[in-house]
Amino acid sequence: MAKVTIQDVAKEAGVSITTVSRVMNNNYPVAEKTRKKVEIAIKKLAFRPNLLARSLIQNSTKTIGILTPSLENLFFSEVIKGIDQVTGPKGYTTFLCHTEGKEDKERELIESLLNRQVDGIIMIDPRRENVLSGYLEKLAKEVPLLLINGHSAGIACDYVLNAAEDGVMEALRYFEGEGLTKIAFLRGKKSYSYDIKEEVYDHFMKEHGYSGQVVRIKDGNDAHTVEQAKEAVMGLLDGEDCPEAILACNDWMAVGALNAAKSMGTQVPKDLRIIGFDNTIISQITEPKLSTIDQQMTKLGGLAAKRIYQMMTDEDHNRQKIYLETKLIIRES
Amino acid sequence: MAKVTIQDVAKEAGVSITTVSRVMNNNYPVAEKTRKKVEIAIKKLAFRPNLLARSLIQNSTKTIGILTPSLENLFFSEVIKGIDQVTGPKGYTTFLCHTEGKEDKERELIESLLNRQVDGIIMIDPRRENVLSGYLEKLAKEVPLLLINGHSAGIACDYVLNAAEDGVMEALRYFEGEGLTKIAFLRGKKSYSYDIKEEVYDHFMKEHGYSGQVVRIKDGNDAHTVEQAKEAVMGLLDGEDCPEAILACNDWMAVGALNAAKSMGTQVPKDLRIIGFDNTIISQITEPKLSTIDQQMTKLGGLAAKRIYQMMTDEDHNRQKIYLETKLIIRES
DNA sequence: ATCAGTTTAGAAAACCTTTTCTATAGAAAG
DNA sequence: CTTTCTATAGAAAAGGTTTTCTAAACTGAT
Repeated sequence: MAKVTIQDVAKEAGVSITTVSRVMNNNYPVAEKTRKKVEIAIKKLAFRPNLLARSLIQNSTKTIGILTPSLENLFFSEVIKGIDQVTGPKGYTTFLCHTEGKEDKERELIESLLNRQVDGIIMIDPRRENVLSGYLEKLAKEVPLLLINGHSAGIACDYVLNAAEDGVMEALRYFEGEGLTKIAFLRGKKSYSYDIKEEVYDHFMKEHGYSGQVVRIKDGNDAHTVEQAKEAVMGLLDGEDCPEAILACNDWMAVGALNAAKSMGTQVPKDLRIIGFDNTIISQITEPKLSTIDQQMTKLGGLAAKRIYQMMTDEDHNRQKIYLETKLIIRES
Repeated sequence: MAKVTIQDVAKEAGVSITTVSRVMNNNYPVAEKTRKKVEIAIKKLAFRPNLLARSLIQNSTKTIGILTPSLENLFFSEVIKGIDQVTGPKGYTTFLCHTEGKEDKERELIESLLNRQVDGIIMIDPRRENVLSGYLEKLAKEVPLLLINGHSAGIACDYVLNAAEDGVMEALRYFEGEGLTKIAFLRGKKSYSYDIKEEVYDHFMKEHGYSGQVVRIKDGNDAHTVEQAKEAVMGLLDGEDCPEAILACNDWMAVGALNAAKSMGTQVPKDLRIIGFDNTIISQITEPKLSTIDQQMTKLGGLAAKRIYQMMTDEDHNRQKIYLETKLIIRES
């Protein structure tokens, strides 16, 4: 049962392949009678146009490559959903690739996507090494490239990013307003956005003369992360410099802190306040419910998709950096 | 800066495109001297072979389409990761599509994937309507099609599935062994696997003469699901037929049950036992940690990938149905 | 020096479309 | 009854590869 091609349809309908193509794409006048014949033939043979051939000639595949470090964090799922909601209706299909946060894998996947002639590439949290080495900057000249949360003022490229800095500031000011100044910062090891957040935190604490402490948790799969965060925070709560408040770089870590407090009998929010980051579903199902900083991830993905669509369809484009506001959500922690 | 093609490389190296192709694919003897020339030209021009053209002629795109209802449930992320770990090294790239659990969207996406000439399609939790209507059965004749957890003894097709039935049995027997017979079953509305699980539950309860009750939660995004499960379970705990144990169809629902117990002051596990399903990360970070039924999701994905690879590469194949064991994990609930 | 056999290279067809350019038929206008 | 225009249809080129088939050049044996 060989595949049915436009040839077969043409023969069946007794017309040329040109005419069949025109009926399908509706981009050239075709007599009503002819059109009917062709449509009947298409239906009869269940013809399915080969998009490869079309892409080859039109020099556009209507595909977008998405690179994400992982799928485990719901942050990424939300972003991807946001992208999809915009690109799907426009007829784009997406290649989703996980880099596992590895520099070489990231490059390898990008090369593969280029060979596949994607019309654009969206990267979520790109690896620092590939940014610094100039690899991405060169890439941006070859193909529409959009970085989501690629916090790197340096390179010429398009961005959509959370104003995570503002989010951190808002959280810290909130704590301050509540009279809390012994604030610890809980972060993962390797990530641009964590670096940025820490910088802002440091700056704020120094400026106000508060003594802070930064705890670094080794990145891993999320259950481990939570476990480690819990242990680290238990250490903190047990120590002499016991903080009154904790700002975590994501919701998983915040859950770890929450669990630590429970284990130690520390009351949240009475004796310890906790604010997470991302407003993932997780933060809505803990008891007490986690306060967190909403990053509007779905919207972020949507913005990214709209921007890359512009880049793929408009000829000239100036580089843009689009910031999305964060929002402090105070729940019960 | 037009794209560099095999033509350009051939000219640069002073050979024919045939020779360039042979050097790239290493599938025909080429004199060492010639090879060097070509390799230098390739590097100099940064030639990137157009996979569309290759796919067109070889009638294989080395792509796989994955359909999933959503990304929100970590169950799906894990499965996808499992698939990826197997297909990636074999040179396959995946189109990931979310159906949002909608019948028509599912069909639409499948058509699009077929137009894109995917070599195979993996569906996670396919829509019941598309199974019943015979759509999928017809599809399976056109393209290698593998269903993950498409519990539908009926249609001729390849499957990889959790022996969810056994999981339910194991959990129920466990409860029974603990002397608990007032067991409620907490489930979402629309899903094959939930149906299967409920059937097994019903059968068990009837057979032993225990009085059970099934609670149906409207499927939604997961935070809502948790909230609704919580409310439903609060109603249950408050009622006269208050259960001693709850089996939930997934971990989210189990969290809802856990939260309900906390709200009502019911002690877990002392006064109420809860077992979830899936062993997602969620179940490892609650307090108390959730007992659950592990479905080995990553492994499931890996099995699926291996099987579809067979289907895509071997000529003849008999339909297979591969079951993967579940495992009851007793933690603290 | 001739012949057969072995390496190596290239020309051209093929894959399935879209698109440009040309051609035909019929209608309208003179 | 020509001529011009319009509406419609088809032939052929193009897109970038792979692959088959043919050809050339060299090797070694007679």
